[in-house]
Amino acid sequence: MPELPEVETIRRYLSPVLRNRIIKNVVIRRNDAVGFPSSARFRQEARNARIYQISRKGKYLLFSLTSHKVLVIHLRLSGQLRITQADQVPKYERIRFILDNDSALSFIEPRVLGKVYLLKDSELSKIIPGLAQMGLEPIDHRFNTQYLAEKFIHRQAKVKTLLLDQKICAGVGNIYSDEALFYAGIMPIRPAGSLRRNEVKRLVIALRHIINKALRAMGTTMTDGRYLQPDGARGMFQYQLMVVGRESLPCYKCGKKIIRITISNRSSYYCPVCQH
DNA sequence: CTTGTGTCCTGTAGGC
DNA sequence: TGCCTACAGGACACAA
Repeated sequence: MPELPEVETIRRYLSPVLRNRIIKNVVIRRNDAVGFPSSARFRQEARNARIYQISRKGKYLLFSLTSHKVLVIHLRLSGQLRITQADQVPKYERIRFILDNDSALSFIEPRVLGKVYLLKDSELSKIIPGLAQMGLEPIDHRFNTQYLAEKFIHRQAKVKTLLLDQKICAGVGNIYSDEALFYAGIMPIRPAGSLRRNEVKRLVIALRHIINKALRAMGTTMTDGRYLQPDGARGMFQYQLMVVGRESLPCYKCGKKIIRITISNRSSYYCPVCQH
């Protein structure tokens, strides 16, 4: 699924395209793609609302509607958003927002893990607790050594696990955590609390650096093409990945083989020489 | 509170 | 071709 750079790229694409568009109708092809409220109420309440702003918090997209409600979309592992013309219905389309200009916003989600929600502001944190508890994003200027060191102190969990924790590093996922750890020269399995202050500092710089580079590259589209921009264009950061997806291939820095291990059921890639 | 594990759901790639 | 397994960018519930 998209991480911060992918979701932000999607937001930047959609923002001018959807601003002031009216949702004329909603076609719900899978009821379980609606997280809240019921699909019938979702459809009814989204109809005729105008989109006036699109923002992002971590990996959540937030569409502010004129009806004093927020349309929240989370793409999870395989969700996509596409702008489509009236006669185009993409495969795995779960929800279709028909707009007032003969185009549609298509929510595509093969695995049906990603969800859409329609909420009042006051309901946001209750229905989606992850939004309320969200930590700082690495591109936030308050995300500094002090912040991360405080989160890591006395923690035995692997540093990689804590990088994936949205309460700590909002927007970071499996790809950029590995890339940042490589850039910082830190082993993913290190207990987070064992990092010296200088290492935490390197990690803060690395996270910021990697995420900004990925943003400039419009995100990472792996060979499976699961992440695409709303017009179908691919991201470009896959060509700059240093460790992710490179098991047994030579490290670009030292030439030793990249290792893949499993950390909390997720693939993790690292260089056994460059990372300590 | 912390940590590790399993689960949600479906599709695809690769081995045999 | 068919069958089987492993894997997939996330988040959360649950048990210890």
